Amino acid sequence: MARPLAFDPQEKLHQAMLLFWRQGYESTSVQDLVDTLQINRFSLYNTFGDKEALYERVIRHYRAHVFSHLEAHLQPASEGLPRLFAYLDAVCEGLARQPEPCGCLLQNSVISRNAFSPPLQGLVDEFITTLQGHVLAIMEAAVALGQVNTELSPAALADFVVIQIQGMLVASKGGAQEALQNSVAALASVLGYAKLGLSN
Amino acid sequence: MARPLAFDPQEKLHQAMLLFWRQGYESTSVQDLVDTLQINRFSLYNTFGDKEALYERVIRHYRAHVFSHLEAHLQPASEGLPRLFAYLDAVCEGLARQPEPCGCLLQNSVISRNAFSPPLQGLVDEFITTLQGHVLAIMEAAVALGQVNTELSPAALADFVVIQIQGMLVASKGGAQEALQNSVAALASVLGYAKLGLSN
DNA sequence: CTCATTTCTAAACAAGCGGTCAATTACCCG
DNA sequence: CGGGTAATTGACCGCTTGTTTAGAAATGAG
Repeated sequence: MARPLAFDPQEKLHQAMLLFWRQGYESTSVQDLVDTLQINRFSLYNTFGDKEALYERVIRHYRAHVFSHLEAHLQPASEGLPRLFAYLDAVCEGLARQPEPCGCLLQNSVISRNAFSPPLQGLVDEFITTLQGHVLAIMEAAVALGQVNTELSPAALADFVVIQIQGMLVASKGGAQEALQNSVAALASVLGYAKLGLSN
Repeated sequence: MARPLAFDPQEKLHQAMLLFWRQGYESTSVQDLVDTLQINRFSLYNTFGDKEALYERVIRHYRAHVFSHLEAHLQPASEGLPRLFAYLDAVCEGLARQPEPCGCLLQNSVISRNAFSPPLQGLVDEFITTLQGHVLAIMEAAVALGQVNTELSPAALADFVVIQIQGMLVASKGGAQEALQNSVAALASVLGYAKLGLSN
């Protein structure tokens, strides 16, 4: 064979994710990546392709990261509203876990998507679609189980909750963790769902 | 005196706002501005200063634009919940009015704020603070008037609504106007506020 | 040991960036 | 009708961007 890699690509990918997360796509130069990942310019291109290709891999890495976190918190929950608030708590916890408040890499990407090529743009938009799918399924169950007394359709309720989540994703960028908790608590209250534990 | 300006600075400022709104700060080059505003590069610098100074003026212009729109819709409304939903409707209408769905220039700026100098960053963050102030005042009135029956504090309710609004601001970038309407309708429903007209 | 294969290193590339300049042009006032 | 003043013009600056190249270095197989 030949000379082996002097670094772990997966580790470097993770570091790249953290950098993009903190700085955004456009504010992160290739030089930044070279400095932070501590690998040579050429090695970067050789293993990940160009900047946008790297970003696509970063996005996929992040997505897997986030969704595994969400699903881990979803496991023991039941259907409908309990499931919804397990989901929302997982979102809160995921946003609170990061060292610096950078919001959600994917939601941030949606907003600065002008810079991306159509395929990458599609990948980014896919995230919102998936989110909508999750929430819609949950709200349909909640309505079917009679857990929420409203004249609204499950679709409208799902839109409501998805927009709420998107709001949380961007608000967390300001580091307003308490506002996130309040927001979820308020949603629980107005939906008539009594959460155990932390109520103000 | 001397030679007069061959263009209207206010008009050019407005055009610059539209461009920044559509493309974002970092994705908009000075060349883009020169091409779109149809004024010379040097004239641009001469009248507005450098790119960031121009962006600051754009932000101020946008803010005045938006707040005058909001206040115009707030005029005939009363206090508390009616005022809240007049506010939310104004937000919806403002977002729907734009030819392309670009979201909110200020909220977009909050997310890509890494690129700004501290003073401009402060100006951008100020927007969220103002929003919080508006909503908090409204919710305090609503609670005081007994329009909302919940065990939550006005502050927590305000966090809830502000995050909802932030979600609307970013969701509108995807062009999901119907989702915005649904979201507001759902909020009205769960708050027990009966809106006249468009329900579902 | 030798060679084929692959990574690494550092330098360089063209293109675009934000920002500036001297020279020119157009205007208003006296 | 000049003359002073300020806007305009288009070329130009140094720098950074993303990307590529040719050569040196390091590995495992025969």
